[in-house]
Amino acid sequence: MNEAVVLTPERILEATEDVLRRYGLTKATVVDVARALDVSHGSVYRHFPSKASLRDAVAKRWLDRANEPLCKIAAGSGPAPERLEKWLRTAFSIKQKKVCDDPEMFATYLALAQGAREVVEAYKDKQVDLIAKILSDGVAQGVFEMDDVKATARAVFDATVRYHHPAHAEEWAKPECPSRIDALIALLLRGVRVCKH
Amino acid sequence: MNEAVVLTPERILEATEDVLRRYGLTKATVVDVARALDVSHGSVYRHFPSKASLRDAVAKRWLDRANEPLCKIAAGSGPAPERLEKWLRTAFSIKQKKVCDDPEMFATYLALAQGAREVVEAYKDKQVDLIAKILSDGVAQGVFEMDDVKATARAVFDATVRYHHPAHAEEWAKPECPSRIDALIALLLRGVRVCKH
DNA sequence: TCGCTGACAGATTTCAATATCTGTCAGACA
DNA sequence: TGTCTGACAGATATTGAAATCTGTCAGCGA
Repeated sequence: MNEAVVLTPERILEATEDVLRRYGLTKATVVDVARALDVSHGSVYRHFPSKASLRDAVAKRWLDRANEPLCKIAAGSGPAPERLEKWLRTAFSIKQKKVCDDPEMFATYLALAQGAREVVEAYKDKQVDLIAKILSDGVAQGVFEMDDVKATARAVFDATVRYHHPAHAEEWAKPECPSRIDALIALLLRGVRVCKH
Repeated sequence: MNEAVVLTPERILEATEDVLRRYGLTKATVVDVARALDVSHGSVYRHFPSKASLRDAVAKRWLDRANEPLCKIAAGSGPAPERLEKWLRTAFSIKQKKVCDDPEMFATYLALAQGAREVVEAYKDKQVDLIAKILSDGVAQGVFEMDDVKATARAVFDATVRYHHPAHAEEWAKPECPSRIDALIALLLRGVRVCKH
């Protein structure tokens, strides 16, 4: 038995991502995936119980990859305000880059986000936890001040939907966008900082 | 000539709103509107150059009506922080009420908002101006403090998209929504207030 | 035994023929 | 004269039959 042609979930995910990229979410079928792997489509169902689960698994991989730099920033050290700003700007630019470079995958993600799929909910929760990490670091450093770190992290996340939710992606290319982001970040930072004297 | 049956733009708008409510944006046609008014569809084109302009005019009326209470709050007097909070909460509850009571019109508005139509852009600009009015009142009262009132107003507007953009309407019914709104408003108010001593 | 195939039922999508709609305009009618 | 009609061309939407897809499973071959 040739090791290279064993059908693994990993190989299926790889092929599915290719197929999604090539055909787009609406056109891609499980049959296409099977054809790309040169197996019957029944075999794919041996590893993933449904097309939806396959789609979700691909999205999860994609989101986890996109999330990695943000985890690094949250886990890092240094002054919390700078890290929060960096985190937000990185989050925005990752999304913005994706929408340009990988539009079909982004459309997939948009469809998922609008369907309020579990994968996306989990991903959002993870994002909020990362923000909370930075905020609590800031509190420990004496530069931030707030009643409820978790709730404030959610609020920061909510306040920035416009720049990370794919439903607003068309707006990201507009020329006034960077200055609006600047104003928003400034407002949010002011909202969490301790009062200066 | 009977005054009651003269075909005016106003009557056409009235009928169009009814038709939109009854059939929804995707199904409603100019022929339906003409039928409701018992005239030929050609007559409608005498008052509105296209179906899109008719749709936009209806949306404008609808938006203006929805906007009225917000204008009152912005134009009023009293402490700016309370007014800002009231303004935001009113804006959210108007939208929330509309999505329940008038779902077809709301779907129309969603389609318009996603098409980035001019009416909606104008409406958003108006909203930002109202926020700016409250913010500059607050600065005059010595309770708010910011570099650029207009930019901050935009930032407040942007920060609250999640609760006024129709793309997020499904989220508004969730049980955790009110507490998330509370946290967001608290964060934004902290962001514009002068530092306490 | 274990992983894969291929045929199958029911659901969904495609496609092309048909019907309806949008926007225009010459002419009726008051 | 000014308002409205109704017929029209081209664009768009609907429809139903045929094709394809999803998900299952009995059985094949290693």
